[in-house]
Amino acid sequence: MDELLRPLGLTTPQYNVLSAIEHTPGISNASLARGVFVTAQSMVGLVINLERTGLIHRTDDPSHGRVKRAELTREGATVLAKAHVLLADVDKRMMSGFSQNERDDLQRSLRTCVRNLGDPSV
Amino acid sequence: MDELLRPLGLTTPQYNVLSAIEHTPGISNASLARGVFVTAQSMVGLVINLERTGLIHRTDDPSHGRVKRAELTREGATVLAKAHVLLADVDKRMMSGFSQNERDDLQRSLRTCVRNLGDPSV
DNA sequence: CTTATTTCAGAGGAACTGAGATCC
DNA sequence: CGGATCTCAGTTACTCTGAAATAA
Repeated sequence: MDELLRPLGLTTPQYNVLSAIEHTPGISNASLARGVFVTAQSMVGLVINLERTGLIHRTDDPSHGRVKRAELTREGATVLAKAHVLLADVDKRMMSGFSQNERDDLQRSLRTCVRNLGDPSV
Repeated sequence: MDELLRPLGLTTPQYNVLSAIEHTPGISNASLARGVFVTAQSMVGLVINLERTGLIHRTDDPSHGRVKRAELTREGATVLAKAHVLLADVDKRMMSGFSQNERDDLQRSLRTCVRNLGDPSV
């Protein structure tokens, strides 16, 4: 992922953050941090970099004085779309030769692994 | 892995390097770098930290003037053994509920994935 | 001469702990 | 007051590129 994303100027953690914002526009810094299992302080650094490069912007939440809502900029959405395509190509290569049944079995097994490790959200 | 290894004073990259040295005692810096897909310059930093904390030591290779042979110290082997145990516990938790057939299928599928991505060594 | 190995120097992104301010 | 959120300050480990010295 690092190798593929570098030409786009993205790191793997940045890709994960952008994907989380895409999934939940207006997400708070604290929620982003919990979602990728880092501290809120670490997330601040990531978010600052993404704001500086213009891929996201943040606005004050009108109903919660302290919360900042993160959203993708036009450019952020464009870059993220390119990243998705690059990574999908790798997925396709990685899964070549698998039957549909084998794909399903693998996905189900991995999902069970993640649940066993304590994440109920998958 | 980060969370589990931190109490031992190890990072995940450091664990990987120690494991590689355990697997191939006397391995060179360049080989270590290739094995975990980082540059030789990055590996220098890792090795310096592991030497500083006394987990590895390096000696000149008698037959190749420029090569440095890395080996675990007594303490390095002890710490690594503890790390293996901690990580094995996680593996056990992650795989709970899997039948032997399901384990075998999962391992075979993942091995195929890695080969598909270009690593012939698995 | 070419290639491989090691290493220094400089840079950047990412993670942590500690501490504090703000808001509900 | 308690709990959640955001952020600053400082530190550390990791990784990169560029450059260079040494050895096979």
